[in-house]
Amino acid sequence: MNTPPASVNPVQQLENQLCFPLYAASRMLTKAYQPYLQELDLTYPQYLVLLLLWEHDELTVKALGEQLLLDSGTLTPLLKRMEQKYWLSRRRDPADERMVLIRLLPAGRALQAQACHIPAQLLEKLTLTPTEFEALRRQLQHILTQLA
Amino acid sequence: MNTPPASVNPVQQLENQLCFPLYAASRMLTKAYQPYLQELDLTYPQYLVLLLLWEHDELTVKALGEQLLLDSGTLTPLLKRMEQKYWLSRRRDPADERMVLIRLLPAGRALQAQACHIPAQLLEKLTLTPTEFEALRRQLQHILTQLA
DNA sequence: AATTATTTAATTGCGTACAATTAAAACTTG
DNA sequence: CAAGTTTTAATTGTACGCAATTAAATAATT
Repeated sequence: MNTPPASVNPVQQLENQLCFPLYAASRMLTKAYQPYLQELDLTYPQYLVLLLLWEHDELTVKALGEQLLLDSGTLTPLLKRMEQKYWLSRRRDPADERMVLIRLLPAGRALQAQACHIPAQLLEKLTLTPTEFEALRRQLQHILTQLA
Repeated sequence: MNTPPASVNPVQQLENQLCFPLYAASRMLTKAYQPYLQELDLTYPQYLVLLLLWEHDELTVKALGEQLLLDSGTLTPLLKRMEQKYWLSRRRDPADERMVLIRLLPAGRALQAQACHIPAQLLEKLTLTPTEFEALRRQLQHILTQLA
């Protein structure tokens, strides 16, 4: 009665889209990280930055942006907040003053040990078999390749 | 040399996580909607609200929030912006003044026809077979069920 | 070498997200 | 029915996310 039949277009229904489950699942997964990250005074994107720095110790803003698919408009203020907490340092590359080098500091390194159990704890909440996990990761990677 | 071997924990590598591909794919997909939504002066979450209103014509803020997994802190200002564009109206339910009824207005209904080709165009960009599409949607739904 | 083009971050402005609090209305219960 | 509880939105404050612009440094080209 509210909705004339002609207007119910199946492809326009929320549940038939891919976009909404992706959008919602992403937010819910981020929220699921919250209790663990909160203990470390970290936000989720800050955690992603640390994942990269734990691997590489020093990266340019550009390199971080390429890996995380984020631009300086997002990264610059985020990195400044992380700098204020002494997790990392920001300085211009002397060899090329355009670039800013982000270097992991001891306090940032110290977070690694505290965070090392987070992935397993999250994985547990998802109740995915290793096969499902891999399939999902592969599909998401495919989407990323198509869109990025 | 920058990274001592002991510190390279495979589960802490970005590419081995599920979280990052999900987070990035969601953002990239939203960005892929942008050119289409921009023509309609819509943002992505506003489009999601309209998807629901096109189906139901009138919904409470609470119902919208339950479907979209968003709270009033996000929805209230978003809906006010949509109200300013005469796409919807906001009014208290006379029968229960706690609730706010969101009703689709003609201008909001008019957007439906203009938006009806968006899902197919996006789907094309993803180059997923129907089987893959369904599998992915099911997996994301599983995650949502586990986390929401 | 001087001019132009490109690269890199920072800045600005807007719109989400979301935790936490507030406030009003409706419900429950003694 | 009065007091306390619950429900619903709104508000407040912080942190992204991103388009668009700006500014500085470097590279490329004449």
